[in-house]
Amino acid sequence: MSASIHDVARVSGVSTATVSRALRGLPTVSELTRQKVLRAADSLGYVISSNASSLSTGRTNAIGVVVPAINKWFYSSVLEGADQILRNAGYDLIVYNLGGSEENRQRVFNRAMLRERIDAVLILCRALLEVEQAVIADLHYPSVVVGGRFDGGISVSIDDGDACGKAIDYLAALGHRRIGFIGGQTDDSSSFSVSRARNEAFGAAMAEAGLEVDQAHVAYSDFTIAGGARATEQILSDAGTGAGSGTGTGTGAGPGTGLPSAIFAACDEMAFGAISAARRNGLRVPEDLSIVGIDNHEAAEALGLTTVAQDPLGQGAAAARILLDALRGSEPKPGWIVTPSELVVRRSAAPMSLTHS
Amino acid sequence: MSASIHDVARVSGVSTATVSRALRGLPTVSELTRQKVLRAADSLGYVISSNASSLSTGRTNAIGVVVPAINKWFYSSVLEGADQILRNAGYDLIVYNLGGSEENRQRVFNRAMLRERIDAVLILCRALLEVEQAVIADLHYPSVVVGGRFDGGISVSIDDGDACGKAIDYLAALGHRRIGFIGGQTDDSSSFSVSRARNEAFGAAMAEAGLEVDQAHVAYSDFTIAGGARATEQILSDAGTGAGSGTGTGTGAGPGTGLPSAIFAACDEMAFGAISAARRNGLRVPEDLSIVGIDNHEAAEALGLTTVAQDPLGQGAAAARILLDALRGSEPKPGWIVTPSELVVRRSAAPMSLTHS
DNA sequence: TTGTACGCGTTATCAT
DNA sequence: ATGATAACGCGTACAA
Repeated sequence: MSASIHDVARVSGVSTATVSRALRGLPTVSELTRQKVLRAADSLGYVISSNASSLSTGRTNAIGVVVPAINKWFYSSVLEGADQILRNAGYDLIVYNLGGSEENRQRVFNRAMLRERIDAVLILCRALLEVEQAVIADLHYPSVVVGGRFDGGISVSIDDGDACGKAIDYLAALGHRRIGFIGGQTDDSSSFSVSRARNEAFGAAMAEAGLEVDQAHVAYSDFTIAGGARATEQILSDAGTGAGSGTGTGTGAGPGTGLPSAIFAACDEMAFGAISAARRNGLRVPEDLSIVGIDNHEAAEALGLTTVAQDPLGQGAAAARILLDALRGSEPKPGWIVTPSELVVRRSAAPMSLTHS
Repeated sequence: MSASIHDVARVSGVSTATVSRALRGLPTVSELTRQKVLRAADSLGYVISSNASSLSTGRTNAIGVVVPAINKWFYSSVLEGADQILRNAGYDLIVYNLGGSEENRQRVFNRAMLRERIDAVLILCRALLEVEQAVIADLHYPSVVVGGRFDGGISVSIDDGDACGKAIDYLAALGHRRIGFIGGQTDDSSSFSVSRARNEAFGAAMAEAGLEVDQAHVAYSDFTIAGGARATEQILSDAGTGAGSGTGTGTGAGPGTGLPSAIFAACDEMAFGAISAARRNGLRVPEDLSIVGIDNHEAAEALGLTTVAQDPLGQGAAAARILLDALRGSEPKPGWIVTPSELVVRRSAAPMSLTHS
């Protein structure tokens, strides 16, 4: 179809070996012939066949990225951050979308990732099954996990415990005592799970703040806007005696103990859903219900959401740099790279004294 | 490094040709030997080398996707929609991120896309330079453009004129006459440009509604939250005599004619920024300023944004299907495939009579 | 139904 | 500084 290295060789009057050298900028080519070759290649519209090149060198100049979904703010942001670095280093990005179905997830882990199409892999995950962790460990090329702490290899993420602590401490300082929580369902077959990490971190932070957790104020769903709305509705209907302004009966445990005065969401998307749900139930935010999230999603500012910010772009870039280093021969040590998180105060959480007095 | 087809052949006691046939499910293999081969492949952990395979067949089983940025709601949604279809058809996705710099943009169009790494390409774009359109036309494999009307080939998008009309008609029906607009800057070197299409569509829709456009109520920036905020600030400071409730002096043209009673944003991200900016200027939405967007971004509901919805997931899927058809041999005709848009009424726009009377 | 042998387009080795 | 040639791992005539 298109021109091959032989065509270029013929037109420029040298051997294919010389063409290859000239095009790759190797020093063992005279300036004159290099010019000839470049001109010929240009006039023929020649572009190297990455397949043939890969077959010969063993390198693909491509990096795989495993993502649970592309159209989620966190994942797409990490992707963007990683891509900026990798692109500049001359690598293409191949996206392996786990996309819901278990079947596809298996295909990615058992075949796609091993087809010799990539030189390294970035794994962007909220949870990893044991088998998947084993696959990663057996990979014969570098890998980095982004989004949570993964003790089996190199990982990049915020410290969930720390981030949750910041949110709870803030709410506690505002005077809230009945703090609810909406988080992700934890899949027991995953030993690696951000949902679980944050769920546990919530409990720990509450304990540290000297606050009791009312199970009627806790609900789980998935890390989406709709999920956050569902979980919030559940708390409002389970705990409240109806839609009111939260004139609960006390702070004791058990159902029907009144509404929480604040809800901490395990991610901003869930917090968005919580805001919608609160409004639908006639609750004003923050007058009747304070809400705090994690992420600092791009839409958080417009919504006035108080949240614990993290920097996915930076995490993607950091992970990409580690991969590049590894590809250059350094043998990075397994370990957890903690990236910073920071409380961003906006309008969705208010002092208890001003509102629930 | 890892097992090759020769290893499988040796272990299963047949030739490499038979292994190849068995693994691809060709009918000319006895069931017995197929089983032998599959077992051997399995025990060796054999996975086909996509490079060698591609080199031999000429097909890569990968599809390129050109995107201006990954971490934007619209683009990542189209990506997700396309990926679902392509993945099921056995194709990998290679992402070519144009990512800001002009230099990188050129690299993608002049080299990356031509490296024989992909069988077809999906081009996701808001604007295309003439040279880029030429590159696409010369491609020796199928291509589809998503996001705007591209007369040089096959494209999938909403009808911008129609979508803008729906927004303006709605605002007009609400009684608004001083309707402002925030849109994207138009790059004159692109004959293909969504920004321009929407900017022009705004003017046309206003004319059709019998409304005059006050240039002091129009501002351009980029399609981001920050861009929307900037553009809105500009209108508020240019047109208003200060931050007030819009007790302007009339509907005539010229600067300083008072604030618009409504702003139409060319995309939801800009609308988000407009909401923030309005709030910062002491304007309530919708009491003092009605706002309508285009997209139905995932966060639009939580914000109560009235908007003209489009379905990027569906657009990505539609484009992917066209590509698959083309790869199967059909010769799709160039043309514009219009996908539906629909007004979604929420709380960010209110009747003029209730608010500005 | 199965095996042999060549070709795909590069790179790397070894000469020259 | 350059050329000839053998890999790289697979698909596929063609032959058996």
